[in-house]
Amino acid sequence: MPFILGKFSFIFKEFRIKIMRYPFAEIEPKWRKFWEEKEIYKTDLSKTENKLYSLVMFIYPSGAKLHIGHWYNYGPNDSWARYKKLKGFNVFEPIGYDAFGLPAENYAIKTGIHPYDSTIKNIEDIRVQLKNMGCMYDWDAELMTCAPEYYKWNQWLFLQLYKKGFAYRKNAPVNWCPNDQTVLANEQVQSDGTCERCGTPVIQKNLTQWFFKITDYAEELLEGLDKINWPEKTKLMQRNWIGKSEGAEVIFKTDGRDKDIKIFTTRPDTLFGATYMVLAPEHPLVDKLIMDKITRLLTSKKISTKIPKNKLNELSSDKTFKKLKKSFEEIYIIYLAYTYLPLTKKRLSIIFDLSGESVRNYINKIPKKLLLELPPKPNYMQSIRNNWRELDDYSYYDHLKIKDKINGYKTETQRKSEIDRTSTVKEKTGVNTGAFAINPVNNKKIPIWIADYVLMTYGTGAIMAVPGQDERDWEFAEKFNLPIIRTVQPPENFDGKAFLGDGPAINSDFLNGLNVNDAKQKIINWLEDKRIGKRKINYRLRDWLISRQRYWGTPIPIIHCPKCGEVPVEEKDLPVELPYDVEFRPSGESPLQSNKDFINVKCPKCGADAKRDADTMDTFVDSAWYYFRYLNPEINDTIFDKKLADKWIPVDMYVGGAEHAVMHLLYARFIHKFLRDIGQTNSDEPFTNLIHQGTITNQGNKMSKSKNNVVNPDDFTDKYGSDVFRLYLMFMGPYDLGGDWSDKGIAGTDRFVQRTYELFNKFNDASKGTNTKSKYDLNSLNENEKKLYRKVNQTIKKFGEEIENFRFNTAIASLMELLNENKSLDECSNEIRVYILERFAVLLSAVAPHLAEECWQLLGKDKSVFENPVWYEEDVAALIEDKVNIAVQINGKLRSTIKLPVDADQQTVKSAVFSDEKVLKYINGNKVVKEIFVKNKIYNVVVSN
RNA sequence: GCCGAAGUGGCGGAAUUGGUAGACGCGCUGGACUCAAAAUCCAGUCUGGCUCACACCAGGUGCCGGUUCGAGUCCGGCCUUCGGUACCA
Repeated sequence: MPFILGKFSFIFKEFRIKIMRYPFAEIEPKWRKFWEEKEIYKTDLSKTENKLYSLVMFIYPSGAKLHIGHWYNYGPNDSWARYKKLKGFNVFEPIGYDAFGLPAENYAIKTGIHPYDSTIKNIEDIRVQLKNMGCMYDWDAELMTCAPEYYKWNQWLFLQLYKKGFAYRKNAPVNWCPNDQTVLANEQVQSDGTCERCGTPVIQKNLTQWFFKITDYAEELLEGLDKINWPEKTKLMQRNWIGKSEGAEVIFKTDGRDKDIKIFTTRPDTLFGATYMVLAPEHPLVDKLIMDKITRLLTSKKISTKIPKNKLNELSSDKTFKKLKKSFEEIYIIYLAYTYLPLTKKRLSIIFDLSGESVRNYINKIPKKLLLELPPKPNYMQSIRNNWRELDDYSYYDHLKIKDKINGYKTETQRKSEIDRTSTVKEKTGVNTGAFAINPVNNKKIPIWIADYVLMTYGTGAIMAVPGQDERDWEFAEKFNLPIIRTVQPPENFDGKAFLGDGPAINSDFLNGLNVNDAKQKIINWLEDKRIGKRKINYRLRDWLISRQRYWGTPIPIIHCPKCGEVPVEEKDLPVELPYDVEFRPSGESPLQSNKDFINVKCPKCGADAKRDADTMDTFVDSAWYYFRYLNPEINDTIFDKKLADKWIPVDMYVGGAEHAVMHLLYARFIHKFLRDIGQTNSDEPFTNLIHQGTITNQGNKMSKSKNNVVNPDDFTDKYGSDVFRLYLMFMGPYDLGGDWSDKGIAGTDRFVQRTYELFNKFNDASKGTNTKSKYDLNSLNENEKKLYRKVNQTIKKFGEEIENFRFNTAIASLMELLNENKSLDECSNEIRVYILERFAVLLSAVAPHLAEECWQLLGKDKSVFENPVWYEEDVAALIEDKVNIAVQINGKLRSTIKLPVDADQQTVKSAVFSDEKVLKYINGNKVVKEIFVKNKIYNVVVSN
């Protein structure tokens, strides 16, 4: 067993023990084997008293093995969990693999190795690494998301969402990566507009996509944050992401038309300052407003007034008219213009936007019989003729120009990525539509513009612009010479542009003098009275886009039938298995399209030839509920074991990277609440406590395979063993701060381990036949014993508090201090020595489990630490020292320290202070003005001359 | 731009409610052991001044100012770095 290094000349009996290094390569596997054989980490889930579910974010096997970041996540968290186990908790600590996703597929595209094969192989390698870490994982609970037994339940979940209307399809502009040939979520597009995974610039593309309706839970997701113990930073990020804002919806009438424009504003109090309106370029009203302008010039009077109301309704609802996709009014004008006016077909087609279709064809589709019943009256025709002349002179061309301009601007906007479009540094752009709206508070006409700074995806896609109180509007108004009216009085010294602060309302009629909040309330009530507006809450949160045009994911359990439309796969037919044979190289369409056996199915409803949905789900669906599944990954007739879940969920401690602060952690909360609402779970939130480990960088850069700067943990575990490596990672600094990787200090933790091992070797079998008491009377101990007895008890207290709060660096420092003091163990009785060593070993077992088990055994214990977890509570009496150092200050400056019995009263301290030479030097000749005494801490004398 | 976090020796980092700044570790310097090296052990290590030395004195926690007997910690104003976010009406 002794392990001899170096040359033969070192083989001396005495020397042997002294230089024997800690043989981690023998001892670590020995204990891992022991733990596994004794099934120490198999959690008895039926025992729920003192239950503790300790979870780490499962592994995303991205083609690479474990890196330092994984170790930094998992090692310290396991130490916390071990500490809890020692304290008597029934700890459940599972691990698994988030095995679907892009990296495996990208790897396949590059190498030709099938994602399934590479993932399975990779998991096998990772499992070996994980086992070598020596965490308390319950391997019976291991799961991987790419197994049909798992993703079947993603599909089940999808169907439940679908049934409730929470899964739906819509056509939406999405981020498209031309390189990966896939849709990206907003969160996957980096700030410079490139793809998170490959760095290619992202473009916009319209596709029909599946969404989960997370927005229905917006309010609850927001409120729930108050009930969970998460880092404030993370909660704030979620709050911002949800982006609740309170305000009002206000209806603006358009000038001379029936079209109303609905806007959302958080500042209804500034309505009097609305000097123009802006619509998002994609706003459906944009086209109508331009058309209206032209048709209005064609006919100065409303045609509808010429036609009896009942007739108009009848005609408008006629099927043939509906097919023509224009209003009856417009059709009638086209008909009249074509029939009675000398207009060329081309002109008409431009005016009425009949792209590609000749006007004659169009006219032919109009059921003349109906129209002929409504012959235009002569004077009406005259009015059209007059207007047409006017139109022909100038306006017609102007408006065609505007229409071109607007259409040009619209295409330009579509081409821009979301990032370009919303970049705040960019100068404002926009086009005047020539149409006007009426400000409802003062009936003033205000121009309607379109501009890309207004987004169709937020609010109503239209705003009232109040340049006086909004920076963006101010900037826009300045550029396009639009009027600016202040409606809040800025303070006198205000020299900025838009004023966003509070102040009395001005230029606002009945609101004048009110502060912002009061004005808001008053105007909202006014709007509600007049039925032209109402109180409204808006959220920034958008629905969760879950479809991916990718292979390596969960197939969406929907069949598209030409007759029945979308048909959900029946639950009994789940899982829809992901076929092995596909062409996963990018082709622009979903790879699953290439497997005809998969794609072609019979419609479950009518039996007709139908096609499966070829998209797969976002992997965030997999990770949104996996913590339920761990409790019983084998269960096959339900998504998870509800009985166990009701007792074990919520997760007590969840540890993972801050990069998941919004997406994963918000989606998981959403799915949890949904599962609750369909009766699957009884809790509101998935994770009670959350902690983020910091990021370990390499020379200031994030470690990544592409940068080729990944530090391999195996290099260190091979050289020092996994305990030393774990200790070092924990000792580096505050856990949530992370830091730049450097192996400079690892020698320090290695030395600590060596010296600890040496110490226990020196007192081999010390506990055999020795029984220690749980407490000793300090007076019965000699000076040296007393010192160590105090130290060990103080360490127990300190160490516990630090580990409890994930402050591993200071916890380990306290153990190092204890070890340093233990140099004088020789001068203790064996009983006290054992008392100290057994406590030291137990503390150590949380942070260096292999080593501690070995030390515990060396001490002569029969059962291993984790076989029979113990925790020694500190002896409170030993925490207090006999004597304390009291700092003596003169005018707040330290001048001396004096050692006095603990809790000495002011009189005692004072007399000591005033007999201290160093102090007297400063006091002599000066007047003592004041004396401040803090028990056991300081004595401060304030003097003046 | 906005939101958040952090700036402490040569380095990683410690410092209860404001109460002896620099715990613990690395590195470095000197010494012991050794033929020598490695390993290990012992001592020292914030900066400057003065001293043979012990001691002592002055300064010191990103910068400027304030509150206080006393500020790394609290307040006001900046600077830098790192995260998050990107016109959300």
